[in-house]
Amino acid sequence: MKRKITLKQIARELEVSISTVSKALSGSKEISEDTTQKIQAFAKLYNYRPNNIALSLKNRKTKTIGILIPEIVHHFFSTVIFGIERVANKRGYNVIVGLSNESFTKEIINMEMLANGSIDGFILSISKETLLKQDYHHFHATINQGMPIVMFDRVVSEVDCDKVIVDDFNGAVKAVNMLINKGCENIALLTTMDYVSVGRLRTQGYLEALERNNIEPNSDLILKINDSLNSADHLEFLENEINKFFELNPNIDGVFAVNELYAITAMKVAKKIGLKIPEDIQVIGFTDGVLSKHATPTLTTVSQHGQRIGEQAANLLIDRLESEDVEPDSFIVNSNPKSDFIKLVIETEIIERESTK
Amino acid sequence: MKRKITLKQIARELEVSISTVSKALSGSKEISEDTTQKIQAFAKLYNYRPNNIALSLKNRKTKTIGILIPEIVHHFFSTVIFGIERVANKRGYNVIVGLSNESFTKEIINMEMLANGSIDGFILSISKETLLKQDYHHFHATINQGMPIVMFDRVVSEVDCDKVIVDDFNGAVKAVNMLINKGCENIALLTTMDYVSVGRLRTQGYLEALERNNIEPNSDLILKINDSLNSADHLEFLENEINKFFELNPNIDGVFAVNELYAITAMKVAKKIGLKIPEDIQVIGFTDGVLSKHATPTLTTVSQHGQRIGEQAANLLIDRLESEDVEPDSFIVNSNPKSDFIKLVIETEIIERESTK
DNA sequence: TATCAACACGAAAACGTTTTCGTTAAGAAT
DNA sequence: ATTCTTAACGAAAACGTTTTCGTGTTGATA
Repeated sequence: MKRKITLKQIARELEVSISTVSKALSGSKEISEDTTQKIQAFAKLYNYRPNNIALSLKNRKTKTIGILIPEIVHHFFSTVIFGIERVANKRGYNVIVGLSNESFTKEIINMEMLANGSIDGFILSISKETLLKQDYHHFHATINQGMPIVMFDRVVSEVDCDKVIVDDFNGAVKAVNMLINKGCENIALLTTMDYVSVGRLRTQGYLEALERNNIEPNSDLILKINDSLNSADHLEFLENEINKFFELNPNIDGVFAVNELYAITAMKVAKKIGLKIPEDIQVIGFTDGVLSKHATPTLTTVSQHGQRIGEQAANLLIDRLESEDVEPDSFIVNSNPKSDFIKLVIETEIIERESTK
Repeated sequence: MKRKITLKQIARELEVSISTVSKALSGSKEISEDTTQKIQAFAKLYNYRPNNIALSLKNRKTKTIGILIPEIVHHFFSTVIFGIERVANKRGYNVIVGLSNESFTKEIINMEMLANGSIDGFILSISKETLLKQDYHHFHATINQGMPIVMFDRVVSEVDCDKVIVDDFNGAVKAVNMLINKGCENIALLTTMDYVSVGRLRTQGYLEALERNNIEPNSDLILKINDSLNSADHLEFLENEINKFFELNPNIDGVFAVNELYAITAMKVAKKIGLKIPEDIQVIGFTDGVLSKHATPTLTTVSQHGQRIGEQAANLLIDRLESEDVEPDSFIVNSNPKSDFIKLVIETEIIERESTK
């Protein structure tokens, strides 16, 4: 039950000063070979490791980055975290995660907890409630305090910071295009209420693809689903909605869904009412998660490359953190005050499986 | 771009001492009402928040707990993290996560990074490689340094610490019992190589249930699958294995799988070779994840309550952390040196869905 | 008028580092 | 014999807190 050993204890034990110990351990040539060897041996014996907290306080940087996401029990966010952790670890950083649970208040509380010295910068995706309220003062506040933020996936133009986003628009265009090329003539869109930007963009992509192919969009074929209730009975509600939708529009021969769950559920409903996939109806979903790979039939999806998003976001943040070290030296004060920020667009990729011909 | 304000700055600005500011902000009655008001107003105006790192250094505790898990892109672990984060947050703690990726070395590296002052205690699940090597020195080392560990799910009797485990054995017994009660006479077991304790326990539960019902176990009906390759082609391999297995044993009318993926794949293969679920063959899987809820037919599963596991683990750890504060005062030195540790067993629950009658 | 308590505040240590700037002694140079 | 390097080390500040222990002033008491 021995506590971790400190420089002071080594110093006392070896009857030298703390400074000597510190220098010896870092291999400074200010210290004679004899004492250096003695100190290093002693330190190794007692498995000395510098205390991170003390280092953080001294260096005014913690070498850890804060992740703030709406939920963690979610395949996409898990993969993003995985990507972040990968490069963070490789570059000597730790990650500390906070969950907003889609709540505005929890988002703020979490940011305040972490912003008080615990981390060097944020990687985050905005909660739904915040997007609804359109209140971004907490982001501005932390940025103003000199703490960089990188946003991913759910971003917002009102905040000036680095961003990594999925090319939702073109992803949707590609998907719907594929359905058209595979012979679909009446393509339905399963989407959400569009206060979340990604949903809106995917909807726009759907419309754009139709227009490029000179197909008149038919509002009957667009089903906007209220996703505010995220509970267990949501699933039943969803099935009913889609069921009604399919019965009202028997001519549908293609479905583009803005997320995996909607796509899977559409397939389930379609099978239930006797439609064959992909013969009678083809389905493509956004987001390539576990469900898509294991559904029957397996689902053709638009992959967002969550891991790559995480990796890029982490690189962006760390690059900025480590360039800041030099900034005070530089003469360029506020050159390009805004356009300085990078917006990375990660291309989507269509993964063809059995739900399309 | 103003940095966060500190006590020192407030003190200088208001021409008082740092101690006065500190006391005023904590509402000490040592300070006159006048100055207290003035200082608090100023602090509020500049949005003063004490620096967490400095507090950590002073108090020798960080109020953050380290989570170390084999992988994060995994429904079960996500739910556990969710549970941990929930109670951690409620009790004023942050969580910092490390991933071992099932690697012994990464597990050690991560532990060393975090153990040097960054966290107050660990919640972890052991990596497969560590379980294979049976080398637990790093756990012993951190515990010896006075840092408590709570293990969950993948635990090991060689390490003395608090543990939270799933009742794998009884969960399996319950599942197989249910299959028997629902009329299955030839129940197959789909399991892994058994160096991971949970797999072994589930296998034992399967055997126990058979014995209790006076059914002679048939080794032909047990398929041990090599899960060392976790890559993309693993899925195809899995399907082939199960396919061969089913063709060799056409009498199988029930399947108990030790994880969700095996169960889902078994259903897929069964359907492919023309078996009706649950009429011809009933299936139960361990682990209640997303796949189970959305498969067709939906899968009856043994739920492990990942969230509850996380919550209990977090409570256990925090309880221990906060009781340690008092320990030095207590006269009971090393009373019950070993049996002091708690082993919580979380009961499983069978969630009946369409894959059983 | 000398003593005393109460009040209001400041100085300093401590947490564990790193780093700058002395300081001492020995030997070389003048 | 005096000055000057150089080698080898120590003292102290700094990061931002909290807390213990003074200390000076005031008004009341003896």
